[in-house]
Amino acid sequence: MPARNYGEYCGLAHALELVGERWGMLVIRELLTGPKRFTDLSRGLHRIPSNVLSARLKELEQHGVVERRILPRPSGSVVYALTDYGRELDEVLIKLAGWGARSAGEPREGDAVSVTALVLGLRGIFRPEAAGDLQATYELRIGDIVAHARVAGGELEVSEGPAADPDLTIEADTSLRRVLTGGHSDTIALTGDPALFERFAEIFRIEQVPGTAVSEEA
Amino acid sequence: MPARNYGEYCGLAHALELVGERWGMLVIRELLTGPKRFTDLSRGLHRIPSNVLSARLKELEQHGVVERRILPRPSGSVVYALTDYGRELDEVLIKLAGWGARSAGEPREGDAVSVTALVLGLRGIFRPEAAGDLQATYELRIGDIVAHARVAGGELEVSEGPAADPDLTIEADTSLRRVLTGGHSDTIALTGDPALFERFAEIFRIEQVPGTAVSEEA
DNA sequence: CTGGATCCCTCACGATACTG
DNA sequence: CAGTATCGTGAGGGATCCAG
Repeated sequence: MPARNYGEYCGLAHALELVGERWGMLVIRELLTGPKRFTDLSRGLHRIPSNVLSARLKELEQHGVVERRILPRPSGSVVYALTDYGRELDEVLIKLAGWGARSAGEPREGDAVSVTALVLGLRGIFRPEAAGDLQATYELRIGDIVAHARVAGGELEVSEGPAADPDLTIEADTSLRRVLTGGHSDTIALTGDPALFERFAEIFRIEQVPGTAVSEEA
Repeated sequence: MPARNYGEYCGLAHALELVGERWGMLVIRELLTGPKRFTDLSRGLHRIPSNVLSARLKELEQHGVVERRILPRPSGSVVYALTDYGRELDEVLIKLAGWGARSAGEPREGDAVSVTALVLGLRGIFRPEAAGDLQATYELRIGDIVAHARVAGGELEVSEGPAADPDLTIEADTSLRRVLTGGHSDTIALTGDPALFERFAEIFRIEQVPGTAVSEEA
């Protein structure tokens, strides 16, 4: 029982039938950083009902985007992973995340921020032309989530978890975004070479879309 | 009243709140080729209920993705157009369309194919590395829809409608896709330089994803 | 004829509870 | 831990109707 169908012979329509259902792309976002168990996915997408997660995983599996794997003994537990085909969505989701970040504004009451959101976000707003030949490793800590980014040769690599040997550790809350849009924050703690923070703010600068700052009601 | 919200502070989640509702991205697909009237949109997305189209347009407008314009006298009619911000989705939708095309298979009974779907599809599966320094203009006719593609300097430009001076006109049905995946069709009529068709099939080659040919039931 | 608004029905989603 | 079962609600689907 595949997704409802748009009645169009169109690559985009077909793509949306595969991954365009509600929560679909967010499940894929979680899996972009590696295989995850059902419970991990539940935690990463803390508002997703378990039956919806279950349904999405089944559909995505049927559509060849996600694979269900059973880990070798003794754990024997189940993990979900992207297929090669599913992993090809990486670039699309990064660009979409970058696009969305430009109009996101401040977090709303009760918004959660997950590691994978942070990882995808950084990749989405990365500006290679601003990185130049900088070579540095950043560790980011927002609340209790941790990720690290290595910039080198105009390329970026971001992963979950702490860095082995960071040049700069940035401990912040979501007001970090304000800095990236050209604003200011004084709740950010730096450990390491503080000069690297200015580079960070250039490399991950967000061009806020006008008129989309916070509220959306007319 | 914005779209339902995911409760996550994440660029991707926010993007999906803006354009991720059902039909949302397809409406944007229609507008990528220029401003359209309500009725044109209805025709391009022939299965969309008018109330849903109406709702999407309102939301997209509220979110700063689409603009509602009233044409100057004497027509005085209403058109919808992408904002600058909305137009930035171009690249994302092209990539997503290309991704979807790889697993699309043959059209189902009753599937429509619209001009904008063809335009986006061609752009999505374009392979610059296969174009080399070829310089050529193709005109495509599938059923009663017409588009043209100009390839030059490794770049591609596709538009609706006939070409002014095509080097090759390809008149086909949806079996054209079979050729692009390495198969064969004998319902394609060529007018112009037939040698250019081989180049066409390379430049727009589709790497079919295994196991996704036609059916999806296990 | 365009540009929608309205009504009703159905099913996907969302919340919660429960099981192997 | 890894999901399934149940059930209420509201968004989507389809048809029709109405104003400019």
